Amino acid sequence: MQKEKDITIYDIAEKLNISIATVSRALKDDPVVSKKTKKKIFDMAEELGYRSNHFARNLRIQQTNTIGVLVHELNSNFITSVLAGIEKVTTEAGYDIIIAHSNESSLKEAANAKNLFHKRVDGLIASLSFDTSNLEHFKAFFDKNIPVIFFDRVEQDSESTVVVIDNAKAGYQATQHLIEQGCTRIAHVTSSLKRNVYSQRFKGYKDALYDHNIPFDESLLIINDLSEEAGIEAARQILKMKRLPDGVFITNDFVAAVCMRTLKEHEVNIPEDIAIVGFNNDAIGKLIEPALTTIDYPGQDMGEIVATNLINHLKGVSNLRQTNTIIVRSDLIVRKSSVRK
Amino acid sequence: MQKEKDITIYDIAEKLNISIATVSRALKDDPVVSKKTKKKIFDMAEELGYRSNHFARNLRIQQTNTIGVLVHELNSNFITSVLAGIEKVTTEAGYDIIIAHSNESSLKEAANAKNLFHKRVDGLIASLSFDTSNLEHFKAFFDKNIPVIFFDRVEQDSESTVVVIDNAKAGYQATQHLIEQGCTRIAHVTSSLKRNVYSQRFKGYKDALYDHNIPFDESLLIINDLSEEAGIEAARQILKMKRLPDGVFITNDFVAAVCMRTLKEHEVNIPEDIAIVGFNNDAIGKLIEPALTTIDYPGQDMGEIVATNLINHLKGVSNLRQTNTIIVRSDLIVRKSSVRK
DNA sequence: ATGAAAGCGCTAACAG
DNA sequence: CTGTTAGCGCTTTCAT
Repeated sequence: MQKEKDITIYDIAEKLNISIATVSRALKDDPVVSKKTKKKIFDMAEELGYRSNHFARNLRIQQTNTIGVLVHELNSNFITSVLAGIEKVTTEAGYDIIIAHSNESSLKEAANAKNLFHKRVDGLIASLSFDTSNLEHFKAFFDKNIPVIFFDRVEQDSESTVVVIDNAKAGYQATQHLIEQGCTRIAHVTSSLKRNVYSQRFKGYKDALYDHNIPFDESLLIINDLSEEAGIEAARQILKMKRLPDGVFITNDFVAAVCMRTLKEHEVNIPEDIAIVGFNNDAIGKLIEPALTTIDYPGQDMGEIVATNLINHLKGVSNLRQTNTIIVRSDLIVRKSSVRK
Repeated sequence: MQKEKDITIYDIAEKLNISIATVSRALKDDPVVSKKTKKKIFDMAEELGYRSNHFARNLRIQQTNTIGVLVHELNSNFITSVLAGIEKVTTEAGYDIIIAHSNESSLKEAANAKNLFHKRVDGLIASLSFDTSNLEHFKAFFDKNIPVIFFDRVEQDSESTVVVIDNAKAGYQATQHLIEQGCTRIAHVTSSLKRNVYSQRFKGYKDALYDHNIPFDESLLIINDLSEEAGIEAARQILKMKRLPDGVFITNDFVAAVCMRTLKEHEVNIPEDIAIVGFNNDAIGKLIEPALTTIDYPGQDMGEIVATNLINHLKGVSNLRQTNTIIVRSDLIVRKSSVRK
């Protein structure tokens, strides 16, 4: 267990008989140091296996060049694309990122936020967990003026900058598409309406119905979480309805896939009996049968936009307080699960 | 952008007219400090909004209480379960973790390793990326005696401790199962045989064939990466064979799902014409049709085992150099894609 | 172009 | 039970 002693700039300075100040300068390529001594120093650092001490450095300069990323889950296409976008931008800008995931628990989210706060990230990017209902646990960041940007899963009426898609519009499109396919009795399977994404999609659903003179029927609204069980349960509830719906708009591809499977097990033909539209454009949608119509979310773009905005703010190029909401485009992707004409 | 000045133990000490040493002790709940002063200190810390400075602390005590986790991807059931297992154990033991993913690029893996090294993690847990062919980029860890444990994707002949399933056995089981279903011409779709998991599964495949007197036919071996394109291409190659195989063992569920879809599009009946076995037990396997027979990997257990071993080593309870290879159980899960009897 | 020295916030002897 | 003090390794002002 005993580790070898670490090499410091003192060791390099001593070996070369120069001051630590010069070594420090040379190591960050300060033009004030002569080419010759710089080379000597680099060579010696290499030879000795020197690694700079982040802690000493951060302690001294009081910033970490690190951005925290707080997400509610890890295993979805969408989130990994967002992460890829964030990484692309942060890497180019010379920032490190620390990824923490809350596994859809607001408790864990709070713990992670605290942890990232203590790790002194320069800024935070977050997508709220399923059951987070307030921003209390980000207060420390706000108080210390550490910038926080939320994406996708956000708190609607907060003061913070948020990057989202137009969920209401997407919900409207999805529903309208079903109506255009001849559906008149459209169920809606979704999650907690306290969470912006779901409430907005629900709004879009209702608006589309209204605009096409279809009365909203509360008994067609099914709310649950995003588990496999939820998909099965949704199918059961649909099957129990006195009159079967002829279309279902489900706000999550995985739940849609599970629900579809269960419906099919009960001899329901898709899309003939029931047309289905999902949400997210997960890989799964192209593999199940029939392939799932869904809403595509540009994860990578969203990640890049979020990161770019945060970094610009950090660098003082722009100010986040000016831009409050950034809306990213989203598209309906039509596949077989909903096409009846 | 200007942040408020941070509160330090000096501020607390000054306000309370006591020494910083006492404050420091109280803050880590040292029993030597009287209850009364402790309370005063906690209250004042709270009031002032004190947060301890990790950097100063780490700089001083020369360890971070942080474990680095380096994985090749994020969006698979398997990896997220492993992560859950690791988190469970590390949280209980009071360690932080930093997750970095290499996105199947050995270049990125090397960069991440370097970064974690500079962040001075106390130990490292890693699963190698697809094209990593040596452990050169972990040398810094080995040299400094920082423990590294590999899981799943490992380098076979390294000196390091590894936690794996018995891939050869699993490959044998999968193949044997196909043989038992009456298959006699079994194709094998897999990835780079340089990577332990694939070479071992391939070995199991060949051994099973041999034991059942089926000669190994090189033309039935298809090697590619793990992309969607790879699945489609595999199906194309299969369809082009002069004599169609009657069974396929594919070492990845996603690729298997894509391959199956393509085969079905070409009027191949599964499992009647071709029986299929995948690997990993991803969620997708239960949603496609027919449901996919696969090998289940206990991700969570694996994560817990890896983390427990690393932490025990770190605490000096055990020594990693003694345990070289830990094998975790895996099981064949039979579903419709392979059942012909 | 280089060096001396102060100090970032914290912990841990050591001394009382 | 509490205080004094010496660093941990680095950056940066101020001299030279």
